Amino acid sequence: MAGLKQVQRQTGVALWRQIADRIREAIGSGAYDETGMVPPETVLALQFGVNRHTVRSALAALAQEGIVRAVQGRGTLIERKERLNFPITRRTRFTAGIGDQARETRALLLDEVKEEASADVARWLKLKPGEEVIRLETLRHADRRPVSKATSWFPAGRFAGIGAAYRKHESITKAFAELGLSDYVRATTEVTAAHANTADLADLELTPGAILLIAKAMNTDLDGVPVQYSISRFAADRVQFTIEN
Amino acid sequence: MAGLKQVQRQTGVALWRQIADRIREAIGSGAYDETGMVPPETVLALQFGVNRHTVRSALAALAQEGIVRAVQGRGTLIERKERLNFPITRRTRFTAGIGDQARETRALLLDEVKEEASADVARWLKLKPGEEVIRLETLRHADRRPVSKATSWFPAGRFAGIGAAYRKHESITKAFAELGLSDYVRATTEVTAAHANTADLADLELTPGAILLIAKAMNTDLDGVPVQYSISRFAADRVQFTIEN
DNA sequence: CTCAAATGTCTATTGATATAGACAACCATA
DNA sequence: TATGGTTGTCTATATCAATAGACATTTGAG
Repeated sequence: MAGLKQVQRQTGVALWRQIADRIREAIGSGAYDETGMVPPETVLALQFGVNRHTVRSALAALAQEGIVRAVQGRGTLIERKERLNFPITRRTRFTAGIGDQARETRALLLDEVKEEASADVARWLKLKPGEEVIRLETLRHADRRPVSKATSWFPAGRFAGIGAAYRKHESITKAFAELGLSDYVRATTEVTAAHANTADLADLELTPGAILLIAKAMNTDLDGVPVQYSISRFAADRVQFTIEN
Repeated sequence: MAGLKQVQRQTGVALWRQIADRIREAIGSGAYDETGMVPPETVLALQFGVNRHTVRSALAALAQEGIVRAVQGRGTLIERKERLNFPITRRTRFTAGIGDQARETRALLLDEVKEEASADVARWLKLKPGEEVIRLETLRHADRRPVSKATSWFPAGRFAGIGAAYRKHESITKAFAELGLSDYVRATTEVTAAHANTADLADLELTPGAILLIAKAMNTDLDGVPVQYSISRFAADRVQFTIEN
């Protein structure tokens, strides 16, 4: 019973995609660690109760993601199965949190815009709607794989030049330091999940139907004054959050 | 630009399902609060760049979920739009956390089993693998809608009878109290996201392709001794987590 | 009452998804 | 080198998903 994986028809989600999701999960949970390979296509087809061609569509999608690699005559090898851990604490920092789990981390600044605070942004940063804020669009990689895409807002008066500082240091913590803020704390984090939209799919190198973990976070200085509000979108199959209380 | 919602073809996820997901999100974020109605089908079709029939399939799915109700001649009314907030803190409790946002909460005990701790369970509860634990399968409702399904493990020696106590009080906190544990704290929470499997779909009354927020949590007594390890699966479109540091 | 706006229903057609079967190509091993 | 097991490719067919158009039905407002 444990090995029986069910898929459903006429649900608006193609069978090959459902099967790809289940195999991806099984790989992540170490189900095939003994062999380092996915079971043969004919076996999977039998397990899922579908045609072999349908399984092949699923495996093709996983190969496209770089998770497996099919070798004619041998089988389908597992290439990757990691899931990064992202701790969320009062002292949450992206680079330090991910850094020890990846050989190389990168942080790219995609865009920097000065704009007026929307109602939502104003509420989080405790500003008046319409006050000026700086918005940064950033993309973070670990070992050359995109991990998260984030939109961050900062009070414009206090943090002029944060875009340049971020581009230079590839770190919010160091950018803050250059602008005279030596320490800050994570005040609030809201976590939700949703399907990825087209822009996120492209930037995070995901396939449609992929899931995102979404974290809305607010950082303050040591006096409790908001310094950053951000919405980060993580590829759900590459990360998990850990909350230590 | 803000009103432009994108959908993709040939991705294994039907357009009507992608559109249903986006409309559900828009409803949840209050986008249609002014009118209490979804825009007309022809308008939605134009916005998403699809045929009106495709939009109708999406709305039919949402109607099936009880989120909207179409009325001929008038429009499509929004029936429900809540997203419960679930705070995760050192003092996280399900009933108290959700209680003030719902008129009625229920907690059902689906199953109670005494078993030997697996490696994973033993590690979290700081037991030796093979020591006896009690496993509870529980289902939680808010206002008659299923919110989460959880599997919990407790050290068997210390908490014999917790199943009966939980069934009586419909609360872990009260069940603990009856067994002599007056207070406990949330030590660790790990959050991930994944697609729902068939069993979860049925119990949580979801449609295939739905997303789950998954929280692995460990509670300890005031001396730091683990008292509960649980894996909770939440319907992602019905809840969000808030982490206050 | 009349009309505009909205949802409901029907038919027809095209492309994507899934099944079915057959066979080729390749690999490891006996 | 022969063989069994595996992935790769091709053809054919049935069903689902999506488009297109037309018209009916219901509602609310003028």
